[in-house]
Amino acid sequence: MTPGRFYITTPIYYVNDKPHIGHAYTTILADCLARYHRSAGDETFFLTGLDEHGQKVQQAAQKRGLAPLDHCDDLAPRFLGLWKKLGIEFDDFIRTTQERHVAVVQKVLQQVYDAGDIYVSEYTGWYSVAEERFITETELSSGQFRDVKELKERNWFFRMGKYQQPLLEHIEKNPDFIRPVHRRNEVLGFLRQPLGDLCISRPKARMSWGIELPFDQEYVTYVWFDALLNYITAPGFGAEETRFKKWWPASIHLIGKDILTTHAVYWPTMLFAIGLPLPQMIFAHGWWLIGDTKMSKSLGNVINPLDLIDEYGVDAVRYYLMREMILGQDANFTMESFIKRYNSDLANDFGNLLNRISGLIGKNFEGCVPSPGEPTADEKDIQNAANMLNNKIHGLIRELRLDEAIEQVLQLVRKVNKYLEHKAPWKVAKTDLAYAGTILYTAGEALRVSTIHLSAVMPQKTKTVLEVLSAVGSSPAWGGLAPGVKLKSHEALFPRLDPPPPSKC
RNA sequence: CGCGGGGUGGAGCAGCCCGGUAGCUCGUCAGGCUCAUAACCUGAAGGUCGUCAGUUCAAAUCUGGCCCCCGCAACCA
Repeated sequence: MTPGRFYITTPIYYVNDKPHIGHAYTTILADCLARYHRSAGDETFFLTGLDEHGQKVQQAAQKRGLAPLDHCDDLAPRFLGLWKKLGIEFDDFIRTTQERHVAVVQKVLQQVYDAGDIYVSEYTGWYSVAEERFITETELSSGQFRDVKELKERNWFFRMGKYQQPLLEHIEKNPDFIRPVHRRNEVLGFLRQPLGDLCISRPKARMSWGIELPFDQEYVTYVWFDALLNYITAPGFGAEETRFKKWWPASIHLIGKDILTTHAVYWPTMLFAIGLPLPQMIFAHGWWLIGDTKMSKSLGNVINPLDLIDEYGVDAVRYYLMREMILGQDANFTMESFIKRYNSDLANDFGNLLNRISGLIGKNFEGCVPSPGEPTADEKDIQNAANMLNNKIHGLIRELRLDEAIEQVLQLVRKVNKYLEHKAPWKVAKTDLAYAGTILYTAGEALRVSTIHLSAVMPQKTKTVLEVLSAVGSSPAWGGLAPGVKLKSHEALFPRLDPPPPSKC
């Protein structure tokens, strides 16, 4: 990753999907990473947006009796509203129907066409008259489609196969290009077989809601040369060269594992054809499964995690999603695990630590942060742990190990709880108030450092803690807590939740 | 033999590359403390690390076979 500069993207989401947990997860993850990099001093550009062209949008609009663009204008605020609710701080929100994007798509198509990498040919496939679309071999064999016939259609193709070898070499030379490793291997396996060319057009007669090919007015371009190009439109390709050069190539394309091939094969070959450098990393995360199949059947309902925001707050939801998804694997969402995680990590460990410290300082020091005296081995131990955390987190964030980064912070939080238990400042205060002050300063400072490290994941609650400590905007380096400041009063940070009702059998 | 990933105490994961007392979180049981959100702390029970064989003084960790689970398998038109 280029030092000092961080450009992260999410996929652009298809507008006839209602926003769901998958969209939310990817976007929150990108938001957390962007926040970490911003606070580490990197210049950061975080892009997300919407994919608004294509047949399904056209059909959805038709159903509602709307023009396609009106349909999109109507749905876009749903996504924006959700992002606001989730505390997403993106730098740009792109919609593929925007003027700037249409201009880039046509410019690129013309350029690649002029270079000879786009040609006309015939596509042969199974066409379902009832569905008004071509279907796959798999769909065909499912037998669920009526009126299927073999059809030939004139279309435009991109010479993707031409770039197979360069792509293969690039992946082999750059171990971090596709991650996690098993996804990289998957793509390498895929590329060991011959790579064909890519159909990139649709005749307007059949599908008109798209960007017109600059060299054939009877056709619009289809998906790849539209949606994927958003990643270069937003930083200013073809329009603001200085800005574009500053940001491209992207540091990370964050994607779900379902769109690995399009991002790890189609997109890089397109970039080869355009003559642009490839993104530095494509990271494919796993999926959220909503409950165990058997369980949800017996429970008879499926919980939408987004409903939890209203009930438990955005920070708890962000925390859960980031902590519970183990890197590169699928994760299972259950109410039980949500409440468990909330209670043990947020209420018992983190929130309760704040209460202990502020309570003790309130009782023994009239609510003012005491000055630390000479540290003993125990204080130094806490301080070292806090300082080591800085480096650990830094490394883990580079690896996108957000779940592990969070766990490391919680290890410190637990360590501080242990420390308090062993030192018992409530006892020490009766005989040695100065040392009790040292203990409480140490604990409070460790809490402050922990809070700073959690602030990318939980922007709201951590801000509350930092306000209590009068340490908003302080650095993660040890010593940011100012002796003498009066602690602000506060409510329980994460009130403990009742355990979930026992599952029915 | 299509390619790839994985099988570690009740649950979820780490360790495996660089062999040598099996670690973490949750749960369970017992105790402690009482500053705190019935929280926190300590201790205990529970695993022959899928299976068989091999290499080695020594294997969860290296090698090979087998069983099971999961991803991917090109124009998703």
